[in-house]
Amino acid sequence: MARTPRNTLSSELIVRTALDLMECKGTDGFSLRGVAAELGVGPMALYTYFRNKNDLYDAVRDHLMALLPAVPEDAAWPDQVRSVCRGLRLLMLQHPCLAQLLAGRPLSGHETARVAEGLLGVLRNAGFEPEVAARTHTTLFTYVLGATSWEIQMAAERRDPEAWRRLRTTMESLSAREFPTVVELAPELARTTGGDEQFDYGLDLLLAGLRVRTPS
Amino acid sequence: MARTPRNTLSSELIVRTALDLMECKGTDGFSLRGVAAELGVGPMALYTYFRNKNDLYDAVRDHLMALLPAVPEDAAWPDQVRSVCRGLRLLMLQHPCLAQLLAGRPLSGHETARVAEGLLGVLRNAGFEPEVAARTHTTLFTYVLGATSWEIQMAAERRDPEAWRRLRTTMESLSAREFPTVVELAPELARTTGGDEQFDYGLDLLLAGLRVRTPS
DNA sequence: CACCGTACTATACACTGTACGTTATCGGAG
DNA sequence: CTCCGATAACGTACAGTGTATAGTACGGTG
Repeated sequence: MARTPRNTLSSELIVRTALDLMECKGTDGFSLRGVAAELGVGPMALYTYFRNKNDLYDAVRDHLMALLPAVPEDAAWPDQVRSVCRGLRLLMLQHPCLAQLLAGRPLSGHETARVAEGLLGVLRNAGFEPEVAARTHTTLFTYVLGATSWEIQMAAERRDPEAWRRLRTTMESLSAREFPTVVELAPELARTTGGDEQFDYGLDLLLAGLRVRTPS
Repeated sequence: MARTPRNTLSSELIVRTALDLMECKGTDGFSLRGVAAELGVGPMALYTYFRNKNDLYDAVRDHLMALLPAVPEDAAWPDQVRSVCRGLRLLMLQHPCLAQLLAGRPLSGHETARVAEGLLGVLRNAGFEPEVAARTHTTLFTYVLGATSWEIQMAAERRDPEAWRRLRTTMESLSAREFPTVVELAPELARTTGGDEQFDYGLDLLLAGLRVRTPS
């Protein structure tokens, strides 16, 4: 029966294969059976290493989070915050599946904690009280998550010609009498669905708001 | 064979049934077959009204967006912005499926455009240039989306005792030497995963940042 | 050598979305 | 009133999915 030898599998290997599959087939096209097939193994073999699909998702997420660089030591805190947020966005853009892995599951895992530690440390060192630091951390994280998820979603839509055409036509069919501002700003809206500038704009708004509350 | 009479179905009815099912079984437990069964009809009957599952999702999203109230006329623009953002969050909390419906698909549909028109109008009337208005709109929308999705996700996690217990234990098993700040702020972090205060904190940061750029 | 835990396999179930071809019903034309 | 064609709903089928359960062969240990 050409049974595969005994210790060919490992969590590491499975996670890497899963990640590869997600990147090339998209999070939707991803399946446990696909990973197993890629590894030349029955679907149930994976259950030796992961209790279910969600556990594998968590492992892949932590695997990706490990790629985030450490916070730069010698910089003013607003620049450190910017650096962390931009880093996370960049990683999400490089690995679009990360958006759904972050949004759909709670934060857990060693590397994920490392990232939180970095940002929280920056805020505490800047002099923010514990509660304000925590609130700010959540705000920044959810902003990055929302903005970048949206950006990725929009980019994907733009790549699918059918969906893109339908979107354009429905946009253009909007009554200029009923929705004058939307129609007027349609080009601007199309331009601001993503990109570095758009991301930094929102980030700078948050930082400007934070500056007002900066502790002495 | 007791075939169901001819015009018992309609887009309206299907959308309402789909929404009911999503609310009580969650977006994951939702299925076309479930909707069809609820209506006492074969699965394929729905395809007369919707080309596929995603089309039905879009219809449900627009159906929900129709529930958003209009922007209050007599108020300063920051309060108008607050009102729109809070309204959207509230709607997402009342209908948790809306989070995934907004995040996973592009914006389209009449009611969705209405909401965008409201917010964009406020910003334009406040004197913001077209590009700034568009950028601000995207920023606000993605903040609300990210913050509220996260809040919903966390609340769901807290409701599942098994998942919640596992989360607590992994949190507590984090080395205080390696992650001092995370461990120190664990209670604050747990408290700031959602709630009106947390949402308003981030929203006020954005508005404070905006005030700096307010046109004369 | 015998043994046992465990890494992997096989089979099976209850689902999913949806493509295809059929049939019965109803509104309108004659 | 009768008839007919469009079409709403049907049944069947397919290629998938995650995973529960039970079985099997291999590797390290006694």
